[in-house]
Amino acid sequence: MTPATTSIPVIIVEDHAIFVEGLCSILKQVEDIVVAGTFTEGRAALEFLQQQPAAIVFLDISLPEMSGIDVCKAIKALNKEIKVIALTNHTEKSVIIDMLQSGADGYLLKNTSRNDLVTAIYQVLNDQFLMNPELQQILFSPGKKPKKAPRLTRREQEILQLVGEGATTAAIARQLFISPQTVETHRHNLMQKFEVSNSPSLIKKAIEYGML
Amino acid sequence: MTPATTSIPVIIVEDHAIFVEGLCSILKQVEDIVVAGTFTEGRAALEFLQQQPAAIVFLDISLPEMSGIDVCKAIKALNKEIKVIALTNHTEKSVIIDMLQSGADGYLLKNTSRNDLVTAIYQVLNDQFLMNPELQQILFSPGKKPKKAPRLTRREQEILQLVGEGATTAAIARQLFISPQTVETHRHNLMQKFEVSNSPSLIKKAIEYGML
DNA sequence: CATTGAATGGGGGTATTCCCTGAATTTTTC
DNA sequence: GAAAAATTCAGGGAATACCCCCATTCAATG
Repeated sequence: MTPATTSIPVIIVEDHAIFVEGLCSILKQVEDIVVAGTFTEGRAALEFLQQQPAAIVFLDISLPEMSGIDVCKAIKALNKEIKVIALTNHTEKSVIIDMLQSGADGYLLKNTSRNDLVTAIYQVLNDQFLMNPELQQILFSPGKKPKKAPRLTRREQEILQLVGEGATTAAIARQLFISPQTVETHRHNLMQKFEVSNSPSLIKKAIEYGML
Repeated sequence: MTPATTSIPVIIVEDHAIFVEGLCSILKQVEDIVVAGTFTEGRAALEFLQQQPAAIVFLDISLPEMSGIDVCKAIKALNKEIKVIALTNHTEKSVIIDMLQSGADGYLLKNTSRNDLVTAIYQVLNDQFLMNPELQQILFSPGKKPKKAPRLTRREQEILQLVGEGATTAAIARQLFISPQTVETHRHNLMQKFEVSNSPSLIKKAIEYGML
């Protein structure tokens, strides 16, 4: 909407060389856009931004060392004016929410088309939030009750782990130097939290939630 | 467009537009290489190859409709001379093995550097097989005996499934119209086959083997 | 046709889990 | 410093799983 003649500095934080190449190649074809820098990890990008601000940051989430979510937080702490667009393959609801809560101005999947990508740039520059339609589906899915994984205490995680390894209550008690009754209490609480009524299904659910 | 006799025709099968762009951009900078076509799914690529062969196919595995593994098989069935390089993010041993058994001449991860990518091309053209070092680690992981999954009978699979769903022996017996003793026999045999001594670890192992 | 594997079933006994109610102590959090 | 959460422990009883032994039937396989 706002055809500015001034160039818009963009930086890319992404550790896949080929993907960076593609992104640059597309951005270079866009008027007003200039790629001011590319970085393979967050720390370097943050240092760069402290020297000279950019208008937009394209940010991957899976990065070596520092997570893209933390990088986003750091960027926003540095300068709220810098627009951050997450560009990643993560489609898990929790990841998306984490990213948006960290202040991201957009969330695109890596399979976004060239056109959508370019449109996205102008949208965020107009203070509009953007996201792939598929993601909105995931995020605001109606009937789907993802039933978030229960939050476990440290002790419960230990016991869960040991149950999964086939240890009996008595064996767990010996190993952790606590009474069998205590172990039973934890097992009982675990089953309640996972809404199951025996150990086999407890283990199954725990694995489904990626907790084993 | 008739390519020069020295030029090496390459095609790309990949559904991520940005990544395709990057790949093209890099390949264009390589002498002798010409990108003869890019496709977002396997079927179209196969049709193209029936018209005019390419020297190298860069092939993603996660594709709409047809899996990259099947595409690879089809390409090799069409013309064994066409070199196929898998270019993907999959690091699961099973996927890698599937791909190589399907005749792939190389397996690269998407985070491969530009240099490695270019070197790879000449390597496969010299009939050398190539793969990221990290992948060799995964594939020939140290001493780990994969311990093949036990072969289960139909009935055992049913009972395993039900145990995973939290059903008790009595409940399973009622559901399958057999005696509880029979169910116990099957459970016992299952535990023996999986080399475990109780149901929680039975479920865990079964899931590890992808049988639940 | 003999052998093997699969599925079925039994008896008896022990081990373990599961359920309920209740409570003391410590750690974390606000 | 009070409130909430986490960790610890107890007794007793019912349900379930686990472990031996064993046997019959049926279908496929050689």
